[in-house]
Amino acid sequence: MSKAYVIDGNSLLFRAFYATYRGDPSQIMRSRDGTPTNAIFAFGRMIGSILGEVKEGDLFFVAFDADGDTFRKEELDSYKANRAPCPSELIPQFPISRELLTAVGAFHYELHGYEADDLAGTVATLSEKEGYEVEIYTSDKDYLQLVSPLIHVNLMKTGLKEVTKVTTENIVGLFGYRAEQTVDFKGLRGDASDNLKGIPGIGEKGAVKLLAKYGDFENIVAHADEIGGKAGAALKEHVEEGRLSYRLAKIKRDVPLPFGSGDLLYRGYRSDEVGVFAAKYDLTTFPMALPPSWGKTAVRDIEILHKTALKELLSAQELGLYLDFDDPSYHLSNPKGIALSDGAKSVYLKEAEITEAIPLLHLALASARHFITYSRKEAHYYFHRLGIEFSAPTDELLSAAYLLSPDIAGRKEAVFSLLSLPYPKKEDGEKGALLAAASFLDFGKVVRRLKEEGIYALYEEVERPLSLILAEMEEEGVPLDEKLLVSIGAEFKKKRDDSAMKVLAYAKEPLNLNSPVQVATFLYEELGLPKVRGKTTSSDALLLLAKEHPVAADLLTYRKYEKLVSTYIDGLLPHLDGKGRVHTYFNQALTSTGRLSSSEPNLQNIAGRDEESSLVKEAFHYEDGSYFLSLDYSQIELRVLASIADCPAYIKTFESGLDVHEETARKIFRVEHPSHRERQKAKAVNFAVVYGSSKYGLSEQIGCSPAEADALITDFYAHYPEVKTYLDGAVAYAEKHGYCLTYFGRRRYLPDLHSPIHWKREAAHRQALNAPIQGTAADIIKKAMVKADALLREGGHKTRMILQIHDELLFKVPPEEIGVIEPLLKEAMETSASLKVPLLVAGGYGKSWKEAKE
DNA sequence: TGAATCACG
DNA sequence: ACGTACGTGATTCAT
Repeated sequence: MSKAYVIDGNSLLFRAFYATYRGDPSQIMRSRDGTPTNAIFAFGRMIGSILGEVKEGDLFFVAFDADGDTFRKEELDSYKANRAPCPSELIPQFPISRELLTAVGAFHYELHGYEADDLAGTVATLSEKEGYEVEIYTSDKDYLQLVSPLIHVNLMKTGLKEVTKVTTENIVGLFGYRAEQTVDFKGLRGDASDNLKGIPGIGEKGAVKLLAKYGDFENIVAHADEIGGKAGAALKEHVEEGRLSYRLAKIKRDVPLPFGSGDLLYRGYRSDEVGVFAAKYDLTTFPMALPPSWGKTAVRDIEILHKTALKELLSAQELGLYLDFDDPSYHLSNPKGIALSDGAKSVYLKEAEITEAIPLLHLALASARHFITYSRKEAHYYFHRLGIEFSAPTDELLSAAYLLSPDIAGRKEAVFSLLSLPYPKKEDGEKGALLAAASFLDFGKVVRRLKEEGIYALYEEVERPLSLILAEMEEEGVPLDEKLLVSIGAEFKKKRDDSAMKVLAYAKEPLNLNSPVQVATFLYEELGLPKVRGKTTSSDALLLLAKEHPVAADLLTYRKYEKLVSTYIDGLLPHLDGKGRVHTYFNQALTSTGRLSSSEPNLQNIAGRDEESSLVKEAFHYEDGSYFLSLDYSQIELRVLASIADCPAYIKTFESGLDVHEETARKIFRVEHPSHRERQKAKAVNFAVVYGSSKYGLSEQIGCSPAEADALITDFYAHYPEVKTYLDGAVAYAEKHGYCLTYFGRRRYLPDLHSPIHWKREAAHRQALNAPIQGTAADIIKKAMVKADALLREGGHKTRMILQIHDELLFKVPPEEIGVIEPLLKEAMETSASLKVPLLVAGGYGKSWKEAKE
């Protein structure tokens, strides 16, 4: 049976307002122009939650009170006269609530002279007559008079979390009277919020008692004599007031309406319209509160076929596959189950059933049929652990969503929301997972969006193949010599403890050197050292303080070894897999620029910049004689900048093979042979340009005056004017379109470019300058990884790609491939993209990661 | 949970 | 008047 959802808009909006209001108007949520949006925020969640229940063929109607007086006011001048005035922060949110409903395709209506309950009562009655099951949402108990076998009233207490569904079965148990006695109850009891007096002296308990005995209001009046006492007297004295309350409490069910049930049919919403609305009021999470707009199937309609039906699925051309993981750490944990669906038939394999299903799964996943899954990397890794080859052509939602909006930052909920797919909520259990799997078959829609936005090539040629490559890199792991690491750690610990002793010798009281607060007190209060930028104890501050007091140097030493020990010795050891390897997670859909990130453990920030720290990299070596090969791009970001800016002078520097920082120094300092210091400064200027930093940032970095820094930047642009033109254009583009682009079309949205908050706007400005550069470099190395993988695969080589560190690729090379493989991989990297400057890759072999970097 | 710090690109 | 770089992750302390 189809349902009609009838919503009391005013009631919801008031609830929404007070649920998010703590009595201080200055603290409420507002859009960037200051419009209060707290009620809208909560209202949107309520509406979204109700829409989650709506199926195809259901009606959806929201009733509002109209401005001006109603027929009730004409009858009783004091009607609602004692009501507190509407809070001024709520008033502007009324029209916005209508906008919201329009954006989500919900029919809403208000009519002069009537209240929301009359419209709701009329629509409920109409729908009931047409055979709909009616669900009313309100917090007003007056509506209980509408309850019937087909009409239910969902009474909300606070928000939507506490909803009581009132039906003919439970109404007496809950309230003590039947639905049709609601109005009689109001006649006796009155309603304080509407300023209806009822019969003074008769309270809730008394009214319920009388109704149980005499049935209705008039019959109670007729028996006033036998009731006696105060109540009987009050009944006689105030009968007309009671009758008035009765009349006014009665909801009209025959308001003339200019629309019919056909107009109320809910047809879903358009994501773009919702997006425009959300952007207009800075309600960024609102789209996520909505159910999928296209979904015709609801969780309750999903039928779970027995696992033997898996065979039937094998004939399908396309299968949606969802691994029901609770724990995102898929290296160690197993999914609760596997959901497979061909759109019509769906099978959920519980964890315990998976083992016996392996032969069939093997058949399914090794075949040429097409799969669509959430994360191919996750799936590939898991199936490999089960001994199942997962080589079928596979699309994945994660990287598609990431390309559409990198802001999803790998959050599952955000991925589903962005693609308007039903998020498999925990409470929906197996059915939720299956609905998700079934919804994956709508991937064509995602492809269309990718194509519309010009990022399909990145998906098809870069991110999709990369997910598989990353799975294999994670699985392969990186060798780490536990014994060696521990012995290196022992040395670090000695040095750490020595320096700790030295520091503490200067202190009167014992202190925790890991506590910046205690260290600051010690340095700035106890020792009275000159304060640097407030009371920071960061290493650059300590470096300055080294002139003042020997403790600064000892503290720096302590910090260095403490870092090495805690993060790279003790922090790394627990990640060993028992076979001498560590397996990182490469997060493919996390950064806002398109880079990868690495975690648990992070192998992209292994120490190594100085001799001592690089000992950690010595512990990364193979036991079987294989070598590390490290290949890294030289100055990739500056080359990207030169190329996308199409700057002849800059390009020429790279073509000539000169040192770019030295060349910049030559230009901005006008010397033939720049000093080391001048080269250092020029290097900082090059980076300042890439980071979009101001003269203040640069002056801090190189320790000069802002004026000098400004002169250096100006000089830089004088020599490379196209860079300036390009950067200005990039920001203008981002301001106009709301996003910036890499050379290959990867987007980054920057709504803060229009923020009224100055520092946010400035930060977004710098991001607009940097993201295309960092992002293009990320695109290039990703392309290189795809190319290198194909090369290794097709050539039947045993060399394996094991790590990516932004501009560096690390390989495991067996001895017999030494010498052969390096030029091939180097060439693959250098030709993975063709820019206006040549890409240069350098690197070498070593027995350990350390040696390969030397 | 957030801030401070520091490791990497 | 304003302004102190882009992108990450891990550890530790403190609330």
